[in-house]
Amino acid sequence: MEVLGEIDRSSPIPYYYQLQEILQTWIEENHISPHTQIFSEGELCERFGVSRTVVRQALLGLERDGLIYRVKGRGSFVAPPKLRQQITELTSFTQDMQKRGVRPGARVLYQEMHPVSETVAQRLQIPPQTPVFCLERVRLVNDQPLALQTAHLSFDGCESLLEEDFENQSLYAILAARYGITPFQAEQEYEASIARPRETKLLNLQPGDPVMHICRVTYDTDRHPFEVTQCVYRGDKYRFVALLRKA
Amino acid sequence: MEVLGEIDRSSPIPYYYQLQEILQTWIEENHISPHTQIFSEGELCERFGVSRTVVRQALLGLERDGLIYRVKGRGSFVAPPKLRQQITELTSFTQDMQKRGVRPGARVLYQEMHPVSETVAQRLQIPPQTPVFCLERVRLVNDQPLALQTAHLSFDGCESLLEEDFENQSLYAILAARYGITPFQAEQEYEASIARPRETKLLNLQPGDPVMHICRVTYDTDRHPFEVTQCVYRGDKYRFVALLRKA
DNA sequence: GAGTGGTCTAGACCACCGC
DNA sequence: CGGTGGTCTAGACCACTCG
Repeated sequence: MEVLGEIDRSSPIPYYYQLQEILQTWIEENHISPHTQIFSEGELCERFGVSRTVVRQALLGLERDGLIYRVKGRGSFVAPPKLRQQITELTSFTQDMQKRGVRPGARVLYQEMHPVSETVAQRLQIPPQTPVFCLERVRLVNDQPLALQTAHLSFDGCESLLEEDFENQSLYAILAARYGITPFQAEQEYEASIARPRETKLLNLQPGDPVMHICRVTYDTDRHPFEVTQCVYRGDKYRFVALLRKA
Repeated sequence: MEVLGEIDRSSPIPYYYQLQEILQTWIEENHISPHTQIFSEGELCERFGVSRTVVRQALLGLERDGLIYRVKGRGSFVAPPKLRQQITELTSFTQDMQKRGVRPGARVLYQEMHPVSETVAQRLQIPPQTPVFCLERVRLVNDQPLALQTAHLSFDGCESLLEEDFENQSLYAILAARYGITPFQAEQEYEASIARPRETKLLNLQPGDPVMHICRVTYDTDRHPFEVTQCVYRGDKYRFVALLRKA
């Protein structure tokens, strides 16, 4: 229970991050019970031969991830597992579904450049009518339709996305590999609604069935928006989980 | 533009927090343009006569709140305003509505102790059939019904909630003032659905109208769940906004 | 090369908690 | 009272970006 490994002083990975991972695997592999007190900052300094700054940075990371919580004057404690999972994290449809343990897929309906609408242009912070890359797909899980997804992308050289295959590849994976674009954060709006005729057909729904509308604006690491996505999910098969924290 | 105020060395408020607020009001009051570079860490150390630890802690706070972003080797920059607002923050219905600029209200339908159901008991981590305080309200904005809200509360002495007036007072305000209970974080699940007969009546809806179902489990500062709330919002009048971040 | 933020050290004092 | 986490100092070296 006490053997935890060591910090590799020759590694390019920062000490605090190595320590964070050591503690995370220690908590998870030993199934330490919720509300159990873990090592104090002082103990960790001594045990790993690092300064308190490093230890505190590691513990802050674990706290941010919901793995531990800290109480002034008492100590640090293992958080209940419910609070660990499902942190509101920026993911692609593909990653989201893989995390839920199902097999994602896609059927492309439309893949063209076209002039951007007023509302989307505003969200992308570009002039109206600018040509943007537009991709409409039916998203599948285990070969059943789950959502209708329309993405609008705007960045230098986005025309070359016309050549890509989006039935078998993740959009975000292509953006990262070929264009060096990494999504950093996103705003997402959720609204309950009723399926429109076209959606009932594409998603195998009945008229009047509920759907969840989701509109996302995605920003890169320089905080410039590069993507606006509009999604319609089947209401009976999709549930969104958020973790809210006190300010 | 350069006058920013000073850190009060005799105040009990930490330096880093004073500095964070000084910088925040400076950015907001001067309407500094997005992507403008702000002072470097070194400049701030000198200007305010504090160590770099304090400056970095203040800047980390501003970054967490979405007010600035930092790029290694380049500097710290003002973030675009869109990303500042609407951080996914744990709020009560009352606070939520006040932030949206409307007047919240409530009409109490049911306010009793009753044995807890199986599913709610599990979320509250208590034995089934335990008596819990149960409060059902129609929530109003500007005197129009917006949501049907059912709260289940479980903690020592929760029976005395029977005496409280929940038409004119916020539940969370009462919990904080009388019981020293502060919500710390919450899990929330969102699902699109169709109004049931009882809901159409209470919320002035037509059969078949869309609604948003929300189930919340709220945890206190010791990470123990004390409240489960089930909500049904009118789909046409409610939209949920989330901010997602890269892991 | 000069300036930036990222990491790290080795100390210090404090408020808070439980005993 | 001793132990805990919260705050703070005054340094240091590094990798990165830009001119």
